[in-house]
Amino acid sequence: MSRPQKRHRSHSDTLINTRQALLEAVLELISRDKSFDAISLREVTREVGITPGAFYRHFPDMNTLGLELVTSSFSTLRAMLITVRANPLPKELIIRRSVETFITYVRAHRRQFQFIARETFGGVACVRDAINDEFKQLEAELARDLGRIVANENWSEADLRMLANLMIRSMIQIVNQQLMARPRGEDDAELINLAEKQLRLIALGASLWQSSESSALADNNITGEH
Amino acid sequence: MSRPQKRHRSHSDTLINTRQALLEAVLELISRDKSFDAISLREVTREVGITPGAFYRHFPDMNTLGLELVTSSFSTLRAMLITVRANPLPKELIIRRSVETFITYVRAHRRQFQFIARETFGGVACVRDAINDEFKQLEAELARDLGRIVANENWSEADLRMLANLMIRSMIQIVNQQLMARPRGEDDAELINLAEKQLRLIALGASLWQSSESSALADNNITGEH
DNA sequence: TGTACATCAGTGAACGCGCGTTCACTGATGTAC
DNA sequence: TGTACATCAGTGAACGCGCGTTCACTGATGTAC
Repeated sequence: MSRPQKRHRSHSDTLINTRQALLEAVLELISRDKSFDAISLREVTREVGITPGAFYRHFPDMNTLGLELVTSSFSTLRAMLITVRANPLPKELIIRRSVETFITYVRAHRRQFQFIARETFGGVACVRDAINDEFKQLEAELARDLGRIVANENWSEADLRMLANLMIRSMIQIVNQQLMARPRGEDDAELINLAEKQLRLIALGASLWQSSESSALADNNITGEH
Repeated sequence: MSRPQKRHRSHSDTLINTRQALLEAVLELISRDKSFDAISLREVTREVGITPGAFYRHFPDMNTLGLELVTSSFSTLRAMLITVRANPLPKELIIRRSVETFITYVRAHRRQFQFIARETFGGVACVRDAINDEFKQLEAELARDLGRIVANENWSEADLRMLANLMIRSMIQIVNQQLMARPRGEDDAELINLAEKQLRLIALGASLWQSSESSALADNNITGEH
């Protein structure tokens, strides 16, 4: 009954499927503890089940494939942020619910987030730069959103970007720590709690930020002798 | 005058020098945009100027060398933290001065921090795990320090670890972003300011943390409509 | 001080292997008539 | 509906190359006498 599958499928079908399969093969190899840097073209085609030469029907080289992975991974991340923004929530729940949505999304797209985690500071300059640009853009968008929320207070552009950077990178850090950890018992609930606490502490700091422009208040409780 | 250097030096001299040179060769290759994963034993020996076989006089394999780089990089980081703690400062200056010391240290040990940045979520599991353990340890130490500072307030162990995690990872994130960026005009002053602001905002949030255990206050200013 | 010997970092040749890239080809599919 | 042809994803063989590891060796150094 189960015969060996045909090798020559419809042109457009093959193009779409194999191309996608190549992209996914790289994500798969990343999730099996390899740097993008250290993944060979032959490994990727072997994973997909085509000969090495066929790779060039879809991408001119591995770097081009890597850049496409950056784009698709970040459009996943953006889709998530749109989901978060689209559901306005009572303000006492917004942090909790946003973090929950985020963690759920990460679970569903684990390998894409692993790719971003590994290659944000990875060894391939063009991929690293592309990821960095995407993060910069996300931070600019969040800074704009935050600016609208605190429009009446006088936050500077630079401070809004600083806050957006802190929020996004903290959340990504928590996710990365968990994605890269040795398989341990840690479950989502613990992760959500940690992320929520950090974000809440940052929001708390932000709510007092302007009143402490002289920067003395901040030292008061955490570094003072009492 | 300048004759080709002797190939066979004193046993102990050679051992110390070549071993160190191998470690430094890897840092050098990392700083030239390679993942540890993608650095070959032959590249390393070529960089040092010995034959590939000679590598085995010093390390059984590349992973063992990598683990030693983790240990030495973190002892650099620890030395820095001891410097920070050894110089007690007036509380309104402690954040500023600590950040300045940190950034200066990073400049002086640029390649070690690049190694940590690249391999924290890199493709070699044993190196990644070793780095993660070192970070966990640093966070535990900082949590203990913070616990002493806020001894009179009732911070939970978990919250202290959460705060230490946020502080250390934020500082490392900022440094990583700068170490990995395309060579741009960014200078230290800008970097120090960003790090100082984020740390100050976190400290500000921490100073109010306990009073907001019901978690309503945090949302007030940053997400409320006013 | 002089000599014989042990140590051991480094040599250089060799091995089999997987790599990226090329190229003439095959054969299923879609299309024009 | 049937036939001839163009398209093009994938084949498989070939290439030169750098890889990790092994091994018998060399020769400078330190030490015992």
